[in-house]
Amino acid sequence: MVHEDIADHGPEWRAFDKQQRDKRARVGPPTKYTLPDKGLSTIISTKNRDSYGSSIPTKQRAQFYRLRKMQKWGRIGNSSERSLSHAISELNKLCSQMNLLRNIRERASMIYRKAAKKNLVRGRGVESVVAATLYITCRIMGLPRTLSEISDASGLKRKDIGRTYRFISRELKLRIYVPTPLSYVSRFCSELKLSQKVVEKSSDILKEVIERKLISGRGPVGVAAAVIYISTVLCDEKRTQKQIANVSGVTEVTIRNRYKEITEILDINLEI
DNA sequence: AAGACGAAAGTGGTTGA
DNA sequence: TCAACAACTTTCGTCTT
Repeated sequence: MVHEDIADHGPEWRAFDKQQRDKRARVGPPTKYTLPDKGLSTIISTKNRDSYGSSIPTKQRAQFYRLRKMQKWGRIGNSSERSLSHAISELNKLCSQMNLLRNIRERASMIYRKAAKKNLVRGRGVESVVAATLYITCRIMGLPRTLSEISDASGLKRKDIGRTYRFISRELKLRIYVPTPLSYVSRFCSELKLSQKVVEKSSDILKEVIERKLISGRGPVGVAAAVIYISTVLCDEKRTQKQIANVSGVTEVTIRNRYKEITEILDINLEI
């Protein structure tokens, strides 16, 4: 979609609603894609000036306010298109904040459109659905982020994102595989500034753990965190349970429980 | 003082009658 | 529809380094 706003040389987000102006003014470059604006050229300024720059009498201001309001509606057609442009900008913000690749962002926006077309956004909030589609996309693409990570980046509650994600994936009948703990290991390790040795150690232990079952029913994130904890001790690059809890988004208690089980079954001794 | 430990109670989703 | 259930979290007192 081409943005051809000839008459207006101001910042391109100017004429949208106040919420967007606040958000866009604070962070990130102006959005370049998908403004569902058909190129309407005459803009009613938000300044109370006429075309000569002189002030407009108070009496007429109310009238102009109404005009602006009407134009806002007319400019972008209908409410679903307006909320789509909002959604796309939220998505871009989230993705750049989380350093996600372009192809993930594009897949996510496709899924969002599908959801919007099926009226799944209504009553759930654009931000929440954006976060959920991003969560879904990352998993589909085999680069899962945790709900905690998306929660941190978006400022939404993990619970809500999870709820929305379940709803969306059910309604769109998306096949989403359960991530293996391995898909978290290298990312967590690099966030903890651990060496490649620890990554490899973690992979080895994970292989054992998976072979001998008994991670069934356990959350993959907790297992990954526990295995990393074990590996840091074995490789003499120890991190505290708290540090690992912070990057993985599970609690220290969960790490303890998992790593106790694993060390017992695999007969690993962490003492010296 | 910080890390690790584990008990106990709470939360929210899943499952099966 | 609802109660039982499993996984995980929160909280907190205690032990270890």
